[in-house]
Amino acid sequence: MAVDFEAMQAYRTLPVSFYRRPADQVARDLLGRFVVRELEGERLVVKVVETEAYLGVGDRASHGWSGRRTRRNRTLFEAGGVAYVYLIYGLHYCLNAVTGAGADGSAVLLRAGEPLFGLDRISQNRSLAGRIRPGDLAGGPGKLCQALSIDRGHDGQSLDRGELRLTVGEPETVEAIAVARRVGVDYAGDAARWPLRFAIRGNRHVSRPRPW
DNA sequence: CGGAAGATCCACT
DNA sequence: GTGGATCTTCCGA
Repeated sequence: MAVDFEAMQAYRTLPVSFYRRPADQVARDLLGRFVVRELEGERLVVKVVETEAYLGVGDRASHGWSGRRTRRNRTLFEAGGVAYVYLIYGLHYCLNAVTGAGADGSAVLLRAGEPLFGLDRISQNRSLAGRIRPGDLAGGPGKLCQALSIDRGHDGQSLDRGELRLTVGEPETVEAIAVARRVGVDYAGDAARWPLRFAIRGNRHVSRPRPW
């Protein structure tokens, strides 16, 4: 089989400089990129179709709000380019890409993905069999982590190498991006209304409520 | 040391 | 649309 140069381009790893910018910019730019997970010799790939920016110290919805550092969120304050993974509701893991130059507590939550490769394994990880509807596999932050077998062990790992990477993929054009307020942060006052949720307009794997 | 909350998901009506 | 699951983490006393 001939070398697939087009695919190789799509699988080029994003450099850490990509993340060392404001979280809202990174959140937009992550749409269409690929999450590549090497799991026991198997390669699982999903396309990022939904993200949310969390601005850190000045953002009441952010785990980094007011600069509070704890054992759980300490990687949030590292320089951009590492994973921040936390457990929510005692049940579900959420994957973030830490952003900024460091110490500002900002990050981008990966809310949903469209599975491209490794469907069998992903379905297995999700404990689903047959009759799968769009969004069932990775259409939500908890589902995405379960689909790719991501847990707290990935917290702090670099995203430009290793078993969990983000690659160039197929970047979205600006006009295809839907913007909305973030999900599940009603407690955050004004910050709850900030337009920091981004999704690929019309993509069937985007979680509810739909931002378009 | 106790209490409460949480960047969610699923089943059920 | 609603409620329950489930448990780590954090904070205040």
